[in-house]
Amino acid sequence: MIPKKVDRLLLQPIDSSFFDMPTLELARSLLGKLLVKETRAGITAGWIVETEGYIGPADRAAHSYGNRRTARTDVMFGPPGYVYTYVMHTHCLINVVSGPVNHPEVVLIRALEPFCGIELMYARRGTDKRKEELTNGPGKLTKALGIEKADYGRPLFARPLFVAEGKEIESVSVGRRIGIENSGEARDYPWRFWVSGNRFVSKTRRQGE
DNA sequence: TTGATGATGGCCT
DNA sequence: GGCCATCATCAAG
Repeated sequence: MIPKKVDRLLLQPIDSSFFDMPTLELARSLLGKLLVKETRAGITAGWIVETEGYIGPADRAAHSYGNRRTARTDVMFGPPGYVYTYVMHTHCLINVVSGPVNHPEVVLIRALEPFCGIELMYARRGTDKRKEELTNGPGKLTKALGIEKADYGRPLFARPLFVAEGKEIESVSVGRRIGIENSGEARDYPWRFWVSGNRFVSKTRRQGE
């Protein structure tokens, strides 16, 4: 039963130690957790239903491939549990930094199931379509939650942008990652995870389900 | 400075 | 399925 009003105190940031696990394990563990963003406009949150692991330096699809350290990838080389945002075309994508210091690995959050602040999500997305359209893609969910490139480097275990406990997942599906066709052998790595049968998983290519 | 390149999304046929 | 808007990023010149 979803409460009509979500008490801010109901949503507590997870402990920073949560992020201290291998990247693919974290990608699975994030499924069912809540991603929360608090702004002056209000609170928006959704259950994470789709993730992908990017494991530099050996992963050709990762921005940190070959240990490439630039202004953009810098946060990946720090401790886990911090935000890696970057702009793809006109859209902002959010990743969770994982792995120990100097291991530039991340988990990309690709889709959410809206939990609260749904009216605000509709307003930010500028659409009146079905609820699935709000957050069923990495660029869509950031817009719905008001996540921006400026969130780069923020901890995900403290307000205003954080992970919180959610609900148990019955079954996880595994498959190839999306949109990395030019990444050689890495394009076939089964490093995409999603909640089996969930309606909010991004539509592009559902193989393996 | 400049040009090439996308971990996308929305609209079109 | 195809097309492409639009811009941060990065490496080369």
